[in-house]
Amino acid sequence: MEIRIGDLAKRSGCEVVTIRYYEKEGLLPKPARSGGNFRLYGEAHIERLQFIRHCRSLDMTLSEIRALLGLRDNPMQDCGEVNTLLEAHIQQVEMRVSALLQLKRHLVDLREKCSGSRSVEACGILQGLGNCNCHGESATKSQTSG
Amino acid sequence: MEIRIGDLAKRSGCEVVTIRYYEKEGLLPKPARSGGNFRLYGEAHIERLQFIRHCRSLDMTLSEIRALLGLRDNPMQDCGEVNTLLEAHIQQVEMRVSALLQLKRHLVDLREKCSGSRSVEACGILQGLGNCNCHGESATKSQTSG
DNA sequence: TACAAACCCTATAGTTACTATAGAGTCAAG
DNA sequence: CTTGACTCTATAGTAACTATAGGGTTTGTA
Ligand SMILES: [Zn+2]
Ligand SMILES: [Zn+2]
Ligand SMILES: [Zn+2]
Ligand SMILES: [Zn+2]
Repeated sequence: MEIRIGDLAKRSGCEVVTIRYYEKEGLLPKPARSGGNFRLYGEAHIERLQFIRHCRSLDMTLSEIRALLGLRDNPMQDCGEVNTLLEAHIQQVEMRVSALLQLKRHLVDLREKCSGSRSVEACGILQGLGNCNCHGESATKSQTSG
Repeated sequence: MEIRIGDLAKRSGCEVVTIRYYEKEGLLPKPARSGGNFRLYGEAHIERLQFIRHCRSLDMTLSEIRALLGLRDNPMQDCGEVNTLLEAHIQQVEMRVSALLQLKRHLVDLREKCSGSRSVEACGILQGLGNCNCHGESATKSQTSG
């Protein structure tokens, strides 16, 4: 049961380059190699990669995932840290949602300001973007993910 | 009325390096220089930077902002594009919110799965992260911003 | 006038999680 | 034996900054 990187990619819905990237980042262990130097993966890799992708689909960062994998790798430990990590992640998501909702209210307000005046100079939207002093340092803090 | 970069930073709630970065990116025009080669800013710069920061606080990308500034810079144009741009941005935000809410439901489900079993091996959270095949390619697409 | 603190300058590398590219080797089918 | 699909490594690019190194300028004060 040894598959090549392309098959692993198909099974996990993950690009080939991304798999190599995870290896370089230490999330996936280095696999065996064929005579021609191709990577050869087994069951354990498949499962681990699915775990990683699942976590990514939940918008966890690689470092959060690294931490979870680390816990998973010594199964005798107490699982309290898993809970802590998950809880923290949920809170981040909640904060991000509420920031975005506030931001959306603001955008919708702004949209109302263009009464179809039709010249950029008179456009209430651009004026609104210049005038309003609603914000101290409130840019949404978001992560990159793909 | 010429101020230095540090004062501009204070007025706009924006870091000095970020101002220099905006200049390099062509969002802020190159300012005059003092004898000692310090940047000297005037009213127009202050207003323009506030505009930029306001847009950033609404999570617009620099390229969206560049487009808005471009429109603002020829005031005789029709403002239809401003509306289009804003509308598109609002939709992005909405999509991001609904993706995050779905993701949060998933995370909360997961949280329930740890019945306090206390050993990582038996933890329902980690198992849930391994088993579940809820997702094809559903990672939240988000932007970076600060 | 001398010195230090606070400010400013440029250039370069690092961040996150990838994506894209170049240039080359491997393998199976025809 | 050649074509095509696949794989390899190494490097650069993405977005919007942040951090660092190594210097110059201004300001206050002793
Ligand atoms: Zn308008
Ligand atoms: Zn505002
Ligand atoms: Zn548990
Ligand atoms: Zn799932």
